[in-house]
Amino acid sequence: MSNSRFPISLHILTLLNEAKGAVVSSEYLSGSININPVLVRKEIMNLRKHGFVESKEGKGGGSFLAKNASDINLGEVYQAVRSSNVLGQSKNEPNPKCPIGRQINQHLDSLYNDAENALIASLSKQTLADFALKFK
Amino acid sequence: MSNSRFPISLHILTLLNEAKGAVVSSEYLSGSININPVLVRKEIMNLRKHGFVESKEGKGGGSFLAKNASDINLGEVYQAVRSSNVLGQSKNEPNPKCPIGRQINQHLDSLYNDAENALIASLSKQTLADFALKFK
DNA sequence: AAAAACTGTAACAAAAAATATTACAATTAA
DNA sequence: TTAATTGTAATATTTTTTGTTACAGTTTTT
Repeated sequence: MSNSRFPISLHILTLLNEAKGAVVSSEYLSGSININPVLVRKEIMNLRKHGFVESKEGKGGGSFLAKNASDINLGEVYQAVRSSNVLGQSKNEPNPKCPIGRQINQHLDSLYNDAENALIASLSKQTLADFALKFK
Repeated sequence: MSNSRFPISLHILTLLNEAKGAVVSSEYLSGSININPVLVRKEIMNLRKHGFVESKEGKGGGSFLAKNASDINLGEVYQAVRSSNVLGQSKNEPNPKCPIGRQINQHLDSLYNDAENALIASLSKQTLADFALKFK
Protein backbone atom coordinates (compact mmCIF):
# COMPACT_ATOMS: atom_id res chain seq x y z
CA MET A 1 0.00 0.00 0.00
CA SER A 2 1.29 3.40 -0.88
CA ASN A 3 0.77 4.24 2.76
CA SER A 4 -1.39 7.22 2.04
CA ARG A 5 -4.14 5.47 0.18
CA PHE A 6 -6.04 4.75 3.37
CA PRO A 7 -6.17 8.36 4.58
CA ILE A 8 -7.03 9.54 1.08
CA SER A 9 -9.88 7.08 0.73
CA LEU A 10 -11.22 7.85 4.16
CA HIS A 11 -10.99 11.54 3.43
CA ILE A 12 -12.97 11.08 0.23
CA LEU A 13 -15.62 9.01 1.97
CA THR A 14 -15.93 11.54 4.77
CA LEU A 15 -16.45 14.36 2.30
CA LEU A 16 -19.01 12.36 0.35
CA ASN A 17 -20.84 11.58 3.55
CA GLU A 18 -20.86 15.25 4.39
CA ALA A 19 -22.43 15.99 1.02
CA LYS A 20 -25.46 13.90 1.98
CA GLY A 21 -26.02 12.35 -1.41
CA ALA A 22 -25.15 15.33 -3.59
CA VAL A 23 -22.52 14.55 -6.22
CA VAL A 24 -19.07 15.90 -5.50
CA SER A 25 -16.48 16.51 -8.20
CA SER A 26 -12.95 15.16 -8.05
CA GLU A 27 -11.79 18.73 -8.35
CA TYR A 28 -13.50 19.65 -5.11
CA LEU A 29 -12.26 16.53 -3.34
CA SER A 30 -8.69 17.10 -4.44
CA GLY A 31 -8.94 20.66 -3.17
CA SER A 32 -9.78 19.50 0.33
CA ILE A 33 -7.27 16.67 0.39
CA ASN A 34 -4.70 18.80 -1.35
CA ILE A 35 -3.56 16.26 -3.88
CA ASN A 36 -3.85 15.86 -7.61
CA PRO A 37 -7.38 15.30 -9.00
CA VAL A 38 -6.18 12.36 -11.07
CA LEU A 39 -5.08 10.57 -7.93
CA VAL A 40 -8.49 11.21 -6.46
CA ARG A 41 -10.16 9.74 -9.50
CA LYS A 42 -7.97 6.67 -9.22
CA GLU A 43 -8.91 6.19 -5.59
CA ILE A 44 -12.54 6.69 -6.47
CA MET A 45 -12.23 4.04 -9.14
CA ASN A 46 -11.09 1.65 -6.44
CA LEU A 47 -13.78 2.71 -3.99
CA ARG A 48 -16.32 2.21 -6.74
CA LYS A 49 -14.94 -1.23 -7.50
CA HIS A 50 -15.56 -2.10 -3.88
CA GLY A 51 -19.08 -0.75 -3.92
CA PHE A 52 -18.57 2.18 -1.57
CA VAL A 53 -19.27 4.93 -4.05
CA GLU A 54 -20.88 5.58 -7.39
CA SER A 55 -19.99 8.18 -9.96
CA LYS A 56 -21.84 10.14 -12.52
CA GLU A 57 -20.07 11.24 -15.68
CA GLY A 58 -20.50 14.41 -17.66
CA LYS A 59 -21.26 17.97 -16.71
CA GLY A 60 -22.38 18.34 -13.15
CA GLY A 61 -21.05 14.85 -12.52
CA GLY A 62 -19.07 13.55 -9.59
CA SER A 63 -19.30 10.89 -6.93
CA PHE A 64 -21.56 10.00 -4.04
CA LEU A 65 -21.82 7.27 -1.42
CA ALA A 66 -23.31 4.04 -2.71
CA LYS A 67 -24.31 2.83 0.74
CA ASN A 68 -25.26 4.20 4.06
CA ALA A 69 -22.32 5.48 6.07
CA SER A 70 -23.32 3.22 8.93
CA ASP A 71 -22.90 0.24 6.62
CA ILE A 72 -19.29 1.03 5.79
CA ASN A 73 -16.81 0.03 8.43
CA LEU A 74 -13.25 1.24 8.40
CA GLY A 75 -11.80 -2.24 8.34
CA GLU A 76 -13.47 -2.77 4.98
CA VAL A 77 -12.05 0.48 3.74
CA TYR A 78 -8.61 -0.59 4.83
CA GLN A 79 -8.96 -3.88 3.02
CA ALA A 80 -10.12 -2.12 -0.10
CA VAL A 81 -6.92 -0.08 -0.31
CA ARG A 82 -4.59 -2.72 1.06
CA SER A 83 -2.07 -3.92 -1.47
CA SER A 84 1.05 -5.05 0.34
CA ASN A 85 1.35 -6.07 3.94
CA VAL A 86 1.54 -3.49 6.72
CA LEU A 87 4.67 -4.90 8.15
CA GLY A 88 6.89 -5.10 5.16
CA GLN A 89 8.19 -7.30 2.46
CA SER A 90 8.86 -4.80 -0.25
CA LYS A 91 11.20 -7.18 -2.02
CA ASN A 92 12.42 -9.56 0.59
CA GLU A 93 14.63 -12.20 -0.98
CA PRO A 94 16.68 -13.86 1.69
CA ASN A 95 19.45 -16.28 0.84
CA PRO A 96 17.95 -19.72 0.19
CA LYS A 97 21.22 -21.34 1.18
CA CYS A 98 20.86 -20.09 4.74
CA PRO A 99 18.59 -22.25 6.89
CA ILE A 100 17.09 -19.17 8.50
CA GLY A 101 16.86 -17.18 5.30
CA ARG A 102 15.21 -20.07 3.54
CA GLN A 103 12.34 -20.32 6.02
CA ILE A 104 11.88 -16.84 7.35
CA ASN A 105 9.38 -15.58 4.81
CA GLN A 106 6.78 -18.18 5.65
CA HIS A 107 7.08 -17.39 9.33
CA LEU A 108 6.93 -13.67 8.70
CA ASP A 109 3.82 -14.20 6.63
CA SER A 110 1.93 -15.92 9.38
CA LEU A 111 3.04 -13.24 11.82
CA TYR A 112 1.85 -10.55 9.44
CA ASN A 113 -1.48 -12.21 8.97
CA ASP A 114 -2.23 -12.31 12.66
CA ALA A 115 -1.04 -8.75 13.18
CA GLU A 116 -2.99 -7.45 10.26
CA ASN A 117 -6.14 -9.21 11.38
CA ALA A 118 -5.81 -7.50 14.73
CA LEU A 119 -5.41 -4.19 12.96
CA ILE A 120 -8.47 -4.79 10.83
CA ALA A 121 -10.50 -5.87 13.84
CA SER A 122 -9.62 -2.61 15.52
CA LEU A 123 -10.58 -0.55 12.50
CA SER A 124 -13.79 -2.49 12.07
CA LYS A 125 -15.09 -1.25 15.38
CA GLN A 126 -15.90 2.02 13.70
CA THR A 127 -18.16 2.81 10.76
CA LEU A 128 -17.84 5.77 8.46
CA ALA A 129 -20.85 7.24 10.25
CA ASP A 130 -19.04 7.00 13.61
CA PHE A 131 -15.98 8.57 12.12
CA ALA A 132 -17.89 11.42 10.51
CA LEU A 133 -19.61 12.17 13.79
CA LYS A 134 -16.32 13.36 15.21
CA PHE A 135 -16.22 16.38 12.95
CA LYS A 136 -17.76 19.53 14.35
CA MET B 1 8.86 2.98 8.61
CA SER B 2 10.67 1.94 5.50
CA ASN B 3 8.42 -1.08 5.51
CA SER B 4 11.24 -3.56 5.46
CA ARG B 5 12.95 -2.53 8.62
CA PHE B 6 10.83 -4.85 10.72
CA PRO B 7 11.60 -8.00 8.73
CA ILE B 8 15.27 -7.03 8.56
CA SER B 9 15.50 -6.50 12.29
CA LEU B 10 13.67 -9.69 13.07
CA HIS B 11 15.88 -11.57 10.64
CA ILE B 12 18.97 -10.21 12.36
CA LEU B 13 17.67 -11.12 15.79
CA THR B 14 16.76 -14.61 14.66
CA LEU B 15 20.24 -15.19 13.29
CA LEU B 16 21.85 -13.86 16.44
CA ASN B 17 19.67 -16.12 18.52
CA GLU B 18 20.73 -19.04 16.37
CA ALA B 19 24.36 -18.19 17.03
CA LYS B 20 23.83 -18.79 20.74
CA GLY B 21 26.00 -15.97 21.97
CA ALA B 22 28.76 -16.17 19.41
CA VAL B 23 29.46 -12.89 17.65
CA VAL B 24 28.17 -12.63 14.11
CA SER B 25 29.58 -10.21 11.56
CA SER B 26 27.45 -7.82 9.54
CA GLU B 27 28.92 -9.46 6.48
CA TYR B 28 27.44 -12.79 7.44
CA LEU B 29 24.09 -11.28 8.38
CA SER B 30 23.83 -9.37 5.13
CA GLY B 31 24.59 -12.59 3.28
CA SER B 32 21.59 -14.34 4.80
CA ILE B 33 19.24 -11.39 4.48
CA ASN B 34 20.60 -10.57 1.06
CA ILE B 35 20.98 -6.85 1.54
CA ASN B 36 23.88 -4.46 1.85
CA PRO B 37 26.10 -4.84 4.95
CA VAL B 38 25.91 -1.13 5.63
CA LEU B 39 22.14 -1.36 5.95
CA VAL B 40 22.61 -4.21 8.38
CA ARG B 41 25.00 -2.15 10.45
CA LYS B 42 22.48 0.67 10.53
CA GLU B 43 19.75 -1.63 11.74
CA ILE B 44 22.10 -3.07 14.32
CA MET B 45 22.83 0.43 15.52
CA ASN B 46 19.13 0.84 16.16
CA LEU B 47 18.75 -2.54 17.81
CA ARG B 48 21.69 -1.69 20.01
CA LYS B 49 20.14 1.64 20.93
CA HIS B 50 17.11 -0.27 22.10
CA GLY B 51 19.14 -2.72 24.11
CA PHE B 52 18.43 -5.83 22.07
CA VAL B 53 21.97 -6.45 20.87
CA GLU B 54 25.54 -5.55 21.63
CA SER B 55 28.45 -5.30 19.27
CA LYS B 56 32.12 -5.87 19.48
CA GLU B 57 34.45 -3.87 17.29
CA GLY B 58 37.68 -4.92 15.65
CA LYS B 59 38.92 -8.14 14.19
CA GLY B 60 36.68 -11.07 15.00
CA GLY B 61 34.02 -8.58 16.03
CA GLY B 62 30.31 -8.62 15.35
CA SER B 63 27.06 -8.61 17.23
CA PHE B 64 25.23 -10.80 19.72
CA LEU B 65 21.99 -10.71 21.65
CA ALA B 66 22.08 -8.50 24.72
CA LYS B 67 19.18 -10.27 26.37
CA ASN B 68 17.55 -13.60 26.49
CA ALA B 69 15.40 -14.35 23.45
CA SER B 70 12.46 -15.04 25.73
CA ASP B 71 12.74 -11.51 27.07
CA ILE B 72 12.35 -9.88 23.66
CA ASN B 73 8.83 -9.73 22.38
CA LEU B 74 8.01 -8.90 18.81
CA GLY B 75 5.87 -5.92 19.72
CA GLU B 76 8.94 -4.28 21.23
CA VAL B 77 10.90 -5.02 18.09
CA TYR B 78 8.18 -3.42 16.02
CA GLN B 79 8.22 -0.34 18.19
CA ALA B 80 11.98 -0.10 17.92
CA VAL B 81 11.85 0.11 14.14
CA ARG B 82 8.63 2.06 13.90
CA SER B 83 9.13 5.52 12.49
CA SER B 84 5.96 6.59 10.77
CA ASN B 85 2.52 5.24 11.32
CA VAL B 86 1.41 1.97 9.76
CA LEU B 87 -1.61 3.49 8.17
CA GLY B 88 -0.16 6.41 6.39
CA GLN B 89 0.47 10.07 6.54
CA SER B 90 3.57 10.37 4.42
CA LYS B 91 2.99 14.06 3.94
CA ASN B 92 -0.65 14.64 4.52
CA GLU B 93 -1.46 18.32 4.31
CA PRO B 94 -5.17 18.76 3.80
CA ASN B 95 -6.67 22.13 3.03
CA PRO B 96 -7.12 24.07 6.28
CA LYS B 97 -9.94 26.05 4.71
CA CYS B 98 -12.07 22.95 4.40
CA PRO B 99 -13.88 22.02 7.61
CA ILE B 100 -13.19 18.35 7.00
CA GLY B 101 -9.62 18.85 5.83
CA ARG B 102 -8.90 21.02 8.83
CA GLN B 103 -9.89 18.38 11.35
CA ILE B 104 -9.18 15.10 9.66
CA ASN B 105 -5.60 14.63 10.78
CA GLN B 106 -6.43 14.62 14.44
CA HIS B 107 -9.16 12.04 13.89
CA LEU B 108 -6.90 9.92 11.73
CA ASP B 109 -4.28 10.06 14.43
CA SER B 110 -6.53 8.67 17.09
CA LEU B 111 -7.70 5.99 14.70
CA TYR B 112 -4.10 5.09 13.91
CA ASN B 113 -3.20 4.91 17.55
CA ASP B 114 -5.92 2.41 18.35
CA ALA B 115 -5.19 0.33 15.29
CA GLU B 116 -1.48 0.33 15.92
CA ASN B 117 -1.96 -0.64 19.53
CA ALA B 118 -3.97 -3.62 18.38
CA LEU B 119 -1.19 -4.53 15.99
CA ILE B 120 1.43 -4.26 18.71
CA ALA B 121 -0.68 -6.29 21.10
CA SER B 122 -0.85 -9.04 18.51
CA LEU B 123 2.88 -8.99 17.91
CA SER B 124 3.58 -8.94 21.63
CA LYS B 125 2.03 -12.34 22.05
CA GLN B 126 5.22 -13.82 20.70
CA THR B 127 8.79 -13.57 21.91
CA LEU B 128 11.89 -13.96 19.79
CA ALA B 129 12.32 -17.36 21.40
CA ASP B 130 8.84 -18.42 20.25
CA PHE B 131 9.56 -17.16 16.78
CA ALA B 132 12.91 -18.91 16.54
CA LEU B 133 11.34 -22.17 17.61
CA LYS B 134 9.47 -22.32 14.33
CA PHE B 135 12.63 -22.87 12.36
CA LYS B 136 13.57 -26.46 11.75
C1' DA C 1 54.74 -3.12 15.74
C1' DA C 2 52.38 -4.32 11.64
C1' DA C 3 48.82 -6.50 9.27
C1' DA C 4 44.26 -8.17 9.01
C1' DA C 5 39.41 -8.18 9.97
C1' DC C 6 36.12 -5.95 11.80
C1' DT C 7 32.64 -1.90 13.20
C1' DG C 8 30.89 2.94 12.77
C1' DT C 9 29.61 6.43 9.95
C1' DA C 10 29.31 9.79 6.34
C1' DA C 11 28.72 11.08 1.67
C1' DC C 12 27.15 10.03 -2.55
C1' DA C 13 24.80 7.18 -6.30
C1' DA C 14 21.29 4.40 -8.10
C1' DA C 15 16.95 2.32 -8.17
C1' DA C 16 12.31 2.06 -6.99
C1' DA C 17 8.05 3.92 -5.60
C1' DA C 18 4.86 7.54 -5.10
C1' DT C 19 2.88 11.54 -6.80
C1' DA C 20 1.91 15.01 -10.16
C1' DT C 21 1.09 16.66 -14.77
C1' DT C 22 -0.61 16.73 -19.31
C1' DA C 23 -3.58 15.26 -22.59
C1' DC C 24 -7.58 13.82 -24.60
C1' DA C 25 -11.67 10.80 -25.65
C1' DA C 26 -16.25 9.99 -23.82
C1' DT C 27 -20.29 11.54 -21.43
C1' DT C 28 -23.88 14.52 -19.83
C1' DA C 29 -26.31 18.88 -18.84
C1' DA C 30 -27.52 23.35 -20.02
C1' DT D 1 -23.04 23.29 -29.42
C1' DT D 2 -20.53 24.43 -25.57
C1' DA D 3 -19.01 23.62 -21.04
C1' DA D 4 -18.04 20.70 -17.25
C1' DT D 5 -16.91 16.56 -15.89
C1' DT D 6 -15.22 11.56 -15.60
C1' DG D 7 -12.00 7.85 -17.21
C1' DT D 8 -7.67 6.67 -18.41
C1' DA D 9 -3.11 6.48 -20.43
C1' DA D 10 1.40 8.22 -20.91
C1' DT D 11 5.01 10.65 -19.11
C1' DA D 12 7.60 13.51 -15.84
C1' DT D 13 8.97 14.79 -11.36
C1' DT D 14 9.81 14.13 -6.67
C1' DT D 15 10.61 11.46 -2.74
C1' DT D 16 12.04 7.44 -0.49
C1' DT D 17 14.63 3.46 -0.16
C1' DT D 18 18.52 0.91 -0.98
C1' DG D 19 23.17 0.28 -2.34
C1' DT D 20 28.06 1.70 -2.85
C1' DT D 21 32.35 3.60 -1.73
C1' DA D 22 35.42 5.26 1.38
C1' DC D 23 37.86 5.60 5.37
C1' DA D 24 38.86 6.34 10.39
C1' DG D 25 38.85 3.72 14.59
C1' DT D 26 39.16 -0.77 17.17
C1' DT D 27 40.75 -5.24 18.31
C1' DT D 28 43.11 -9.59 17.42
C1' DT D 29 46.75 -12.17 15.54
C1' DT D 30 51.33 -12.85 14.06
